[in-house]
Amino acid sequence: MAKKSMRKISNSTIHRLSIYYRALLGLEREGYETISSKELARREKLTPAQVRKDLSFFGSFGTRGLGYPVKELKARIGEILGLNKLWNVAMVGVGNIGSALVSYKEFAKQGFIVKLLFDNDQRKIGSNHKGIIINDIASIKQMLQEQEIQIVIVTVPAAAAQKVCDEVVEAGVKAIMNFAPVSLKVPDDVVLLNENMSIELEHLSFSLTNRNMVLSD
Amino acid sequence: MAKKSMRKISNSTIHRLSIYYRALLGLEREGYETISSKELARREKLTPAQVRKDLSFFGSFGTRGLGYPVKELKARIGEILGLNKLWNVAMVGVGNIGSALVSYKEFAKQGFIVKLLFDNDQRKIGSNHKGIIINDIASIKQMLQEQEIQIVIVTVPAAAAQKVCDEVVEAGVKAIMNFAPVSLKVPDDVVLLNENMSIELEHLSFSLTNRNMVLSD
DNA sequence: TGTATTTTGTGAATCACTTCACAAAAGAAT
DNA sequence: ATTCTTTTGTGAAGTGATTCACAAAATACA
Repeated sequence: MAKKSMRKISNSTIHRLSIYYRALLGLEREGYETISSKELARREKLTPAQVRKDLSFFGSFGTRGLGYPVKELKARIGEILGLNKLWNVAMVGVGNIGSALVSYKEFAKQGFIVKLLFDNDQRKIGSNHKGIIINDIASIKQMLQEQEIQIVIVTVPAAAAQKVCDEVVEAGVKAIMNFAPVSLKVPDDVVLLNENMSIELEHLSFSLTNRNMVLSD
Repeated sequence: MAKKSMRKISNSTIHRLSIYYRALLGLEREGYETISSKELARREKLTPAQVRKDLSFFGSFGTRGLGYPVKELKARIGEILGLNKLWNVAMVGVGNIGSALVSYKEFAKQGFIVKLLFDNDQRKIGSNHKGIIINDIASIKQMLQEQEIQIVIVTVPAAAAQKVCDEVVEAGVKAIMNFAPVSLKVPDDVVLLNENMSIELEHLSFSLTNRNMVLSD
């Protein structure tokens, strides 16, 4: 799978690949056969050079004078992002957010299949939530392994998050998405992604509070 | 409010301010009076130099040889982030995610008050959702203005998002948090924050798919 | 009081990311 | 066929963010 000389790919580039992927889905629907870096950049408010640099990391699929073939490019980016695979996902904590994510249609569309739910609330355990039984968190390690879960989404309260995280890591899971507002410690070989909505809102709050400053020197 | 020579503050710095703020809340609870950049960095997996650089943008509140006073620093960062104010928030789209966010306790704690809900589903309009009446999206412009809403959270389907966004902008709102998986166009003076969970999950998917490559040259 | 230790605050150096700019390749037009 | 136009792919330049490294300031302790 390795490509050419292989420099480090930045997180921003990976993030933009997802953006390109979505744009290409739209372009395909609109009937485009090819798309230039210029037009793709315009639509996503980026620069053409950046689009080309990003794509060039993974080889050269463009045609000079014409642009990129929409279908092929979409397929290739999907492959790079691992969207051609199915991923087994478990969710720990079936509260407001966890519950909402279970029914989030976009996830299933991209190949993220929620296979297991866990909670520690005796009233929830055993009950059926949108077709999935809620399991006792006590059995998490065994079940994650049995069902070959690759990604775990943590939506438990902050105080419980590190303990859950440790158990998940112990079960051998290598990718965790954390919604708890606390910074978790994981070994180097585990990918941890923090999704903290308060932090994002605080960014808005900062921007509104400091609309004047922000620049100059 | 302007501070000293005032260089540009990067988004990463603002993001880390939120992280420091949370860490300081914890430190205060644990009874710390002061904290060094070294220890703060260790806890949040950053470097001491970065902590000091970030904080130095806003003045110097540390004491050499001792560190930063926890209480004061927390208060100061809160002020910088605008957390001492209350923000009026409206939410458009009361589906799975919108509904979950309404009851997300963290928001209220940080001073984000959900004042209005909107939807276009006749079955939902007029009903009471967790103590808040759901309004017809048709009346959005007027109501946003009447209630002096400063922040709008958009959780409608992708296809409807740009239209909603335009109306919100027209109502004079300057901060939008978008959960729809589509890139919205807003004027320069409006802060737009995209919170796209599929993109985040795709990042995990990428990492799992490409654990080997990632570096060297 | 003096010396050793800690830790800040910050220019300078380094590293990372983005944009520029242009040769090369392909298509379109005449 | 030849010329003109478009657009890629990519080194080089430029910009921005992080880390280094050290003087200065404060404490701790003898």
